[in-house]
Amino acid sequence: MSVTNAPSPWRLRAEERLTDAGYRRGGARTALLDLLAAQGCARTALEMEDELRAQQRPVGRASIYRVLDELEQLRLVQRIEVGQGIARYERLAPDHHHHHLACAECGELVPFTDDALEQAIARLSAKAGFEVTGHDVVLHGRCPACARR
Amino acid sequence: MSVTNAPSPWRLRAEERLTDAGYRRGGARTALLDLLAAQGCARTALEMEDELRAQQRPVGRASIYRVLDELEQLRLVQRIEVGQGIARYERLAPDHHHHHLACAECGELVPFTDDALEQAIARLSAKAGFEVTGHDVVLHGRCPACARR
DNA sequence: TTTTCTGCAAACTGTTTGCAAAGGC
DNA sequence: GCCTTTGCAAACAGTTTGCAGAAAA
Repeated sequence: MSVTNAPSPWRLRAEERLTDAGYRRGGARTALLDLLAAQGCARTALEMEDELRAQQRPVGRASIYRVLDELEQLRLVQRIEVGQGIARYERLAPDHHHHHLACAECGELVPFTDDALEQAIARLSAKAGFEVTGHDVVLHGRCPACARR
Repeated sequence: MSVTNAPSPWRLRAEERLTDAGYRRGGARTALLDLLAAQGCARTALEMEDELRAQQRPVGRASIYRVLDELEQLRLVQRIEVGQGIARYERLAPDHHHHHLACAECGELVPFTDDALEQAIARLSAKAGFEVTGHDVVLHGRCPACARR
């Protein structure tokens, strides 16, 4: 049985952009692209290392950081920080844009989207003196499970 | 000559809340409160250490982290992360609420406020399943100086 | 005089870097 | 065959922790 689904638009774009930028194909990079394409919400580099090892596709830690860094430069992934000083990464795609609710107690991360928010940010980005290339919003609080305790 | 201005409302509230929580007064805590009360925008713990040393009021690094942590618990300071994996802290007060534009190249941090943004977030916070206690927004990009290069 | 606060140094943890071997083109 | 990519181990940087002495109440 095959575990490979048809490559997602993000996955295809990633492959293309990497080639255009002069990168070669490598095992570590491919494994990470597969993981990122399938993953639902932002993960840490160390979580990815564990997942890849669990999938019998172990990738060196340094390679994970290096590849994530390249992908960030090429705007294929977004790096976010939700408060514990640990970087998290998720793919950057028009159909995947969202923000996060972060539980301060258990660390749970819940994605959400909101048009009014995006509009406010778009307006702001246009009038800011900066050349704005991205943004992120984090709502901090307690998830229902932790609030009940 | 005295360098001490009249204590700000934030400073007074901090003092009161610390006492209520059962904390004693100590040199390190006082020095940090003075610094935070005077500081314009979010700083890192290490920057604060340097500034305190420059002011001839050196404070141990561990104490800086410990005090900042207490102040965060008491909601007297807000901890933010703008992308380099380093925590920054600034006082939390109604008249000091703002968000940040962060330059990816030089690291410059520029504060801004926006009503439409706050309204969108307020609406979101109310309808989110979470008990939302705070939020932060970071616009990433390049500052005018770096964009010119 | 009791308890908290502080500073120092060591430990930790996530991230980065140097280098030699493996792998793509 | 040349040059990139990879993994390993060591180095790093920010943060946390243990502990003994100083300071507050």
